Amino acid sequence: MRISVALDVPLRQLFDYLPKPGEPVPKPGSRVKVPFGRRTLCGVVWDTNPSPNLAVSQLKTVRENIDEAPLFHDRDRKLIDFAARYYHQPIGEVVMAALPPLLRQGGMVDPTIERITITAIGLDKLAGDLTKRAPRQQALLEVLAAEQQGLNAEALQQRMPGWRQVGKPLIKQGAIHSERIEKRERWRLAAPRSDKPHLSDEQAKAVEAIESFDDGFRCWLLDGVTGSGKTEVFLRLIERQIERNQQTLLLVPEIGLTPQMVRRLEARLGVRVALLHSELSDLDRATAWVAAATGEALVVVGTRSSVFAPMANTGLIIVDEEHDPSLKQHEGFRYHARDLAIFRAADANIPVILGSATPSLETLANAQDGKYGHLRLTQRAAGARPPKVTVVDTNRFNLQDGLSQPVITAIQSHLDDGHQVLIYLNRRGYAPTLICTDCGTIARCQHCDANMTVHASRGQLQCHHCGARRALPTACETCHEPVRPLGEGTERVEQTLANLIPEYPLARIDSDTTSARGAMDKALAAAKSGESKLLIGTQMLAKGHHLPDLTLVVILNADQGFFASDFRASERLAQTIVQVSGRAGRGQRAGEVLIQTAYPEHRWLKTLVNEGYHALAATILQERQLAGWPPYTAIAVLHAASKQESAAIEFLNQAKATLVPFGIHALGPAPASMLRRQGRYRYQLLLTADSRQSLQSQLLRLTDFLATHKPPHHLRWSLDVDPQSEL
DNA sequence: AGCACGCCGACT
DNA sequence: GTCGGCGTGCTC
Repeated sequence: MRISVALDVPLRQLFDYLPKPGEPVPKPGSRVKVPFGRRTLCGVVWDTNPSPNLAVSQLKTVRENIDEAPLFHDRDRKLIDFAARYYHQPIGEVVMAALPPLLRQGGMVDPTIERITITAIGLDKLAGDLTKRAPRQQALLEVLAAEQQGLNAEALQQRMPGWRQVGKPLIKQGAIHSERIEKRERWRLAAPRSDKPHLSDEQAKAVEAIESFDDGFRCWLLDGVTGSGKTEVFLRLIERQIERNQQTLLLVPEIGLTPQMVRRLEARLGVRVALLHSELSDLDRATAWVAAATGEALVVVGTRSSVFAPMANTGLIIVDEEHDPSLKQHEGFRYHARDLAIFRAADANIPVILGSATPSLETLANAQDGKYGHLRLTQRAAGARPPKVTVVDTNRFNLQDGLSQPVITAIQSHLDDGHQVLIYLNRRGYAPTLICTDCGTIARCQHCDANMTVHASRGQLQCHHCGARRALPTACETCHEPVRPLGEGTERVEQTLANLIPEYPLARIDSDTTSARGAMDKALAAAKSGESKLLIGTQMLAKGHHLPDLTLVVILNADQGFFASDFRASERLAQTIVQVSGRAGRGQRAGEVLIQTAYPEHRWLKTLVNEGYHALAATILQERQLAGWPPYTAIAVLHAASKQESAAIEFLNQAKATLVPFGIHALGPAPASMLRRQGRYRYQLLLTADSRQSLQSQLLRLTDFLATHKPPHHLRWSLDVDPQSEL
């Protein structure tokens, strides 16, 4: 008898062990501690009785069985196996990505809780009045006497810090009693809200279509303009799952998950939501994860990695904002949560719903082919009108720190009318460049092929690609003449507007102002309450937040997106513009959107503004078909980075040579869009195939080759299947 | 990835 | 004389 164990090492294989004698053989999906080289690792049993590839004498023995019951069900392991195979990632690394951090190193979620109660002896003692001799004991007994069920140690600690000192003699005397009892989380709350909003015809049709489809797996695209009430459709479907006692998995983008949103869900659904995202404490995350696995939590809401959360009894999967780039991990294990969610739903034979106002072109193509059910919500909720979009040509106006006069006038007027204004600028810091007024030298990063960004408030130059920082120079480093910041970031726009329109409270929301825990929620709360009138922000402000007083959205330098070499640039730009615009006028008053650009005639922009997202999407899809890009081809990128430029190129050439050019095309090695980053030269090989199958078979050749012909240690390589950026 | 082993340069 | 630089090899 032997077992195969998945370990957190970058090796594409399982490791076989002999089970611990005298103990039951651990089941697949449960954790064990095993000797590995000179260390002891925590791993997950993946298989029992694998076909032997080593002699028994070469096997080591399991040190310790951790879990009695498996953490992963068979279906969960199937998903992980699929992900490891599809993305060509070592199985152990995929397993670890699926586990919450607390459980990775062998930790446990304690299912018990310490409960303190007062005994009959204690009550007698209390009656005897200890106020003079032992006032602290008296106080403790009084607190406990007031609680019929006793108190949890944690709650007691809050009421009476340091109670343990006082309690010790009382426990000895038998006056109070401490015991560990089974923790019983309340996953069902009070009755759900009954005052549900009335469904529009389109919403009702969408709910009806999904509910009446009774054939198990089906992928649905819920394609609804901002404010059309996609969330209400989700809520109705989740309610139905709760009635059936089945679980729902809801995947959301990183930034859309706010405590307010969770509270709203809980109040409406009458169940506690198991939350899974990285800002949570390790214990909270692991507790929610276990509640999902056992089936106690009927609604599981989480970011990307929760697509792996084991669930006992899933009835529905929803991917909200399915176009959002944060659903694809672009470092280490590069998986796409939306695509894995679809695999998962197919395997469990349940529906999966992809929601977006700006569906990804992959999803749109699938919907058009009839592979997905396509449900459209074209009307905004009662009363709300689509925003009026105007393009402001910066060539026709003098700019004041990047702001044109029409933009400034519009901001002033909307604020004077008592509304809120959002300025979107996807560039943090004060200015993207620092230039010498005399010789024109631009401050560069020493480790990357990139300019340093000016951060005026911190008096620093920062590289946004490797994190390098240095003090803001007062003079040019080469000719000692004065330097000046060139271009605008959020910090500069904030400063300019604070001077120009000082009478309204202003808030800048970007990763510099919201890095502290909870700062983001605070800023959002101030925005939602209407306390902040003028909001300046990056990406994070563009997503899903409902700001009822907001009537004007200004998009500064949309131009950035026009010149990226990436074939997804047009799609991304359109999604961003539409998503940001969607923040305007979600209340009763019609919204206004100003797009400030030096290229008002750009065809992407014209199509988007005049004909809308779906028209632009259709033309981009045609171009993709002609050019042989996804979704009409399957692509993967092999990245290589090394301090020695030639090593990276040489490595990719070797990799290229192992491929059989049959149904697949290799382009490169080509320098990455930023050749040097963090001191390493980066090259890439682009693989384009006419089908996923031919791509996969070649990738298998590639990884087999790399496993046997190990590249030099200093060379870092990675494989990105279905890459979303950096092409 | 760790963690060892191993073979060459400046130091208490 | 040794401490430690990081190249290379192995992990059931």
